[in-house]
Amino acid sequence: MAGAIARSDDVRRQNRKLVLTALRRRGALSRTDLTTMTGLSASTVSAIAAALVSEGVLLESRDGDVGAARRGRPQVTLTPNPDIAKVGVVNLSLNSITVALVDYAGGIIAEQTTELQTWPATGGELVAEIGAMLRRQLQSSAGSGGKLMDISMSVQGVTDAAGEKMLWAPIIRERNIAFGPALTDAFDVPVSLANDCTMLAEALRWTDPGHYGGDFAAILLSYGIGMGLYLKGQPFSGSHSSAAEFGHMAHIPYGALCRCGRRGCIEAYAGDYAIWRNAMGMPDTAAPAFSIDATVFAELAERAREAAGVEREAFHTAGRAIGFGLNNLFSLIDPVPIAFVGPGAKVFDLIEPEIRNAISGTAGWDGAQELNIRCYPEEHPLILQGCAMTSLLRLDAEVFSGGETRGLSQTSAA
Amino acid sequence: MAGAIARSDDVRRQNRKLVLTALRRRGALSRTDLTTMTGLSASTVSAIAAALVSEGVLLESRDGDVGAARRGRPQVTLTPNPDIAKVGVVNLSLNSITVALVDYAGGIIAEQTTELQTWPATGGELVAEIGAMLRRQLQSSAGSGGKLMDISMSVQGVTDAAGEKMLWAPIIRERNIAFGPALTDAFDVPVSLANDCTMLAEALRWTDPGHYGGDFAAILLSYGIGMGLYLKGQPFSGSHSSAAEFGHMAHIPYGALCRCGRRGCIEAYAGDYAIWRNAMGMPDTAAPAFSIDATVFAELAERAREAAGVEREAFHTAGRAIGFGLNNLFSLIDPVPIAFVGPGAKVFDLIEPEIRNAISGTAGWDGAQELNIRCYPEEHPLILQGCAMTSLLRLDAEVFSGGETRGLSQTSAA
DNA sequence: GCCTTTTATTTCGAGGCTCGAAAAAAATAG
DNA sequence: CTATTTTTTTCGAGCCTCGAAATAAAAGGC
Repeated sequence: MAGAIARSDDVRRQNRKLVLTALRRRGALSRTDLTTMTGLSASTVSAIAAALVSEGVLLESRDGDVGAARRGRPQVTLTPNPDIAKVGVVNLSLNSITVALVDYAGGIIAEQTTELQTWPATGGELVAEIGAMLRRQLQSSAGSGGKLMDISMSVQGVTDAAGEKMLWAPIIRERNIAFGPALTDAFDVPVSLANDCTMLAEALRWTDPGHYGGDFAAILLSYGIGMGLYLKGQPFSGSHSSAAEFGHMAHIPYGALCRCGRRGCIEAYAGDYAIWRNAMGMPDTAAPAFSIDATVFAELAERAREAAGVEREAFHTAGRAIGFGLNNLFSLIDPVPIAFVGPGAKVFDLIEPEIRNAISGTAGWDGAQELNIRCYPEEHPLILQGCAMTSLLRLDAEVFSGGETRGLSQTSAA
Repeated sequence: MAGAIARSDDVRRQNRKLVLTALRRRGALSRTDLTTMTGLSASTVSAIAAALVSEGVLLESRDGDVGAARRGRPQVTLTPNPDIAKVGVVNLSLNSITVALVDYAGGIIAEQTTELQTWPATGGELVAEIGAMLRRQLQSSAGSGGKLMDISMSVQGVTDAAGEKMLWAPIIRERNIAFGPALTDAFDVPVSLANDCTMLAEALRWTDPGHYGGDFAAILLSYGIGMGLYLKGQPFSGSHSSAAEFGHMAHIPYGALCRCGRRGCIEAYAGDYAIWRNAMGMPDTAAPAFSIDATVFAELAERAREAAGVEREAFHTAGRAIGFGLNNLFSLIDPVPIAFVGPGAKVFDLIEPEIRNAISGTAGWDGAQELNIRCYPEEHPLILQGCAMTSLLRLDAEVFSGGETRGLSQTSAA
């Protein structure tokens, strides 16, 4: 019975959201630009803009472009008011926590990374550290700008579908850590917790909407193998968890030992520890190494590039696993553009041939599809950007589209 | 950047849709029932109902329940007017075409099945036959009821995402048959073409919304292995094709020969031809048999049940392939309820142990998930019902609600 | 310097929609 | 025949958006 009843309010909300979304994408637009971009009438844009300006969500800047002195009344440029709100951004990766503060216009106010051992840490310790970092940033920027209004946190692990708990992560011993509620308690703002690959995908979609506008997958080849999936422009998540566990699809039944404890997962062939294990000539049932040093991994790649041998073979094995995984993925959701992100993207040349080999013959039923892959070696900036966009878009869509300043009842918050 | 702008119209459309949907689910409701079910105010329901009655979409029946002579003004029951429209239903399976005519209230006006050789048939011949069958049914029911307003057709094969063309099917040599446009030309109504498994899923969702309301998969174990997938209450399809080709996920890299020409697909182990091939002791690279007789297949099952041997082993192999496929599926979309439909559901006892075996250890990250499978041996009634519901719901949502719904639905694209 | 042209934005009334309150309708109970 | 109960409709208020007209603010032309 999926059906929300529609009121006059909803119309206004939807159209305000339209205006705010257009403005966020372009940064600065006049009312006239907004009418053409949104399709709304000039009068409606005028009314909405007036309300948003009076609420302090948008700023008017009268000067406009200096060079373009055209005839007629000059346009007034509207921009998001950076000082109306701040959002917090948190990323938890292997042995590091990054926290940043971003203003409503998307400007970075503060950013800091702390190194610590994540595996033995408890959820409480991590929350405390994150809280301390964020509080420090808030204090040193206390004079300027608005209140903290939203937090987005990403973790290298599996989260629940509600965006509250981290169910499991390869980087921490403890399970079921409720980061969301804990941070909400501490800062009294909405918190959304997500898998880092989802944030990766969000960032890519934001930076290149033309290419990543509809269906696509961002695959993080790093300490583990994760995936962020967008379908029809919406982030995909399962009914219980963040799902999209590309790395733990079965490649070879009863095959190599994976860090998750099962056998034959793609990650058990294509994860950094798996490549290392194979390159060392160890049996594929050997216990996965906890962490592979970046320089060690780079040396492996160098030797693989120089001459044929176990190293090259290990990368080929990885490519084959990924290729078959993509094959399976494409069987289910059709071929989509793929973004490889992280350290694995730096060795794409070594794995690409076997990926293509494994995937040839899939090609979709209309035959016209071809493999579409792009590589992005640096994952951390993208993850942070994805978190920031998640929070900002949430503010746009759910807070500033809702007309808080009016005194009407706010009972219908579902 | 598909920003849907919202107008006052869209509110009305959304709420009319709400009323029609509630009515279709329950068959007959008073205005009072509708206010409680939809959450709309009594005045709004009154206005919408009055409009729908005056348009002839709904019928008022004053009598009501005979036994329940309660105090107060009696409720007037509203029902869909069967005579406001008819929809056509077409199913194309191996060597058979079924065509039916359904009225707006869901009553079956006519139904007919024609046997013919599908493999050598051309698209043109099939369209001609379907057209003739449907035209005959329309003529013999010409006196009563409304015009034909929509057609839903399902095929045992891959369709495009737009619901117009059949890209490929194992039952027909010809490819890229544009059934949709052809039938639209012939009958001048919208036609939606879909994979039969999608229709299966639609029917299941309709008959048991409690169990199949959110995410679930209907898997057809028959001449091939197909899947219809619902995610968050919406039918899933890929960007180009109907996708969800469960049967053609890779089970064993470079493994058994599949009818699709590739190797190692799940279907190449679990399709009826694969089970037969294994039970006969043939090499798994032997060319797939075109069709397996139902009685032959039943005998195989009987022998497998009686004693251990190649037959039983063949079913176990099938179960293992399906189990690993589900495992992969669940890695991507979380564990969901599964419905097995068709002949394979009759031998579920033979394949179940290996399915459970292959899947154990998946269990989701919160550990609480368990395998949830139901079986439905007869696929054809479900497929027809799914087609009928597809057309009727389309009429409800897009025609009798007053045109295309634009904004306001929960899906926001950017 | 003043009037015209051009472009941007606001104002105003019309029309649509939902909602709450009150009225009307249609039955039973006494 | 009147009171009570329940269902449904009517009516006015409040929000929206939209189109047309009015207003605002610049450059151009003479």
